[in-house]
This record gives sequence, structure tokens and C-alpha cells, in this order.
Amino acid sequence: MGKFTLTPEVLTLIAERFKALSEPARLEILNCLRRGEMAVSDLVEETGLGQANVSKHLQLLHSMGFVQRRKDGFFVYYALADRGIFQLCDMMCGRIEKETKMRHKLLAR
Amino acid sequence: MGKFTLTPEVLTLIAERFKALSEPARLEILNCLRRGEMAVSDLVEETGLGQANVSKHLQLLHSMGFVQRRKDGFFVYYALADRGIFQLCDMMCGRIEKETKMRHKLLAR
DNA sequence: CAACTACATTACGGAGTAGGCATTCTTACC
DNA sequence: GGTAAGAATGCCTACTCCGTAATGTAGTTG
Repeated sequence: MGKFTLTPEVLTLIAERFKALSEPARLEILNCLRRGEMAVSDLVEETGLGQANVSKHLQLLHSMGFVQRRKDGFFVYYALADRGIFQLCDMMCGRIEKETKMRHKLLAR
Repeated sequence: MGKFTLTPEVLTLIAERFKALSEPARLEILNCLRRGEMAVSDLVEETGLGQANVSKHLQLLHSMGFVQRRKDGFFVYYALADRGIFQLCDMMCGRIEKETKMRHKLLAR
């Protein structure tokens, strides 16, 4: 498992990061950011969430290293820190796809 | 992003699975299962968690397709459904490693 | 069948958190 | 300085979930 031994502390670090991705609202925000960096107000409009809510989600995502901040005048622009998040999501999608296929097979009998 | 469009429903499915991995106790259980299939009582002993607790965690992991069940007499044996989970954890570890390195760089100045 | 074992399920108290609202802070422009 | 806009913070309510204890359920043994 890579260069880390899985001490309780490391498990907690990993769990924290998975938890950050365990909220549809945050995944939606990340998905919006695929198109490029966006200001908080833009994300509020896109997602339909409240401003305070979006801001708080962004703080969390930032603290976990998933997004970057850039201030410019009135606005604060957020952007994806890297594309690794979507590799994670893609793997999850692959798992879901497998599951649904298995289910169809079972139902098709 | 693969063959899925990220509808709210799909985002929820993904979030559910990340949430299943967002608990140190469950990650510890999965880590134990790397050595091979184990009975519930073995996992209780290994992890130090309560029996009911372990059982519930296993139900959740099973419903998300992360572990398999096999009954044999007294015992119920659980095993990893596949190794994909650890690819996910490895990616998270990679991210953590990057973060800590960045932090060291900043502190080293 | 009765007692026992391993596991599952339920109910419940406590901790954590999402979401909404109000407020405060920061920055830009007059 | 005063004002306005964007973003962050604090407070509150409702909800979710972890862990534990009690209870239920297959399957086994005597």
C-alpha cells in the first residue's frame, strides 16, 4: 500500500478525505470546476445552493487540497487543484457500472 | 468522465460510496481483509470494535459492493470483493504524501 | 428439544454536520 | 470616509450516523 503504513492516524487522514467527497453538493461543486476556475457567486448560481453553504464547502475542499484559491478584487476564484479527483470519481463510476450490470444479469434470468 | 453523465442521482451514488470509505473503522476492517477472508468474530478481535458495530459496518460495505459474504456453519466469512478499493486508498495516500511534502517545503524556508 | 454459538437487527444516547439566516469582514469605487 | 458587492463566519435547527446494549435469528451440539 505505497509508502505509508496504515496506522490509525493515516487511516483517519484517508477517511477525512473520502468524507470530503461524500457529499453530493461538494461533488457538484467539483464537477462545475471542471470547466475552469469559478468565483463563489458563480458556483452559487450554478448549484442553487446558498452562498454561505457554498463558501463553507469550498473551505473544506480547500483544506483537503482539492481546490485552489485566487483572490482578484471583489471575487475569489476557486479551481481544481488537479485532475486526480476525477480519477477517483471515475473509479467509483466503474464500480457502480459493474454493480448495475450484475443486477441486470440477475434480473434477466 | 466515463460513460456516466453526472446527474444528481449519479452524484448521490458516488457520494454514498465515498461515504462508506469515510470512516476509519471501516477502512481498518477493509485493511484486515487484505490478508484474506475473515469471520466477523475475528474482525471484532482484530479491530477491538464491538460485535454489533462490526456487523453493521460489514452490512454497509457489503451493500456498496466492497466485500463478499460466505456462510459456513457457525461462521460468516467476509472477503474483499476486489482490490479496487486499495487503488482508491493508494491515490488518497499519494495526495496526502504530496500535501505533507508541500508543508515541509513551506516550513523549511 | 433445549442450550449454546455466531451473527444480525433494533432502539437509543451522543457527536458531528449540512443548510439557512444574519452578521461581519474585505475590497473596490464614489 | 461612506457605500456597495462578494465572500467568510457564527449561530441555530434538523438530520445523519457512530457506538453500545438489548433482543432476535439461524445453525449446531448434547
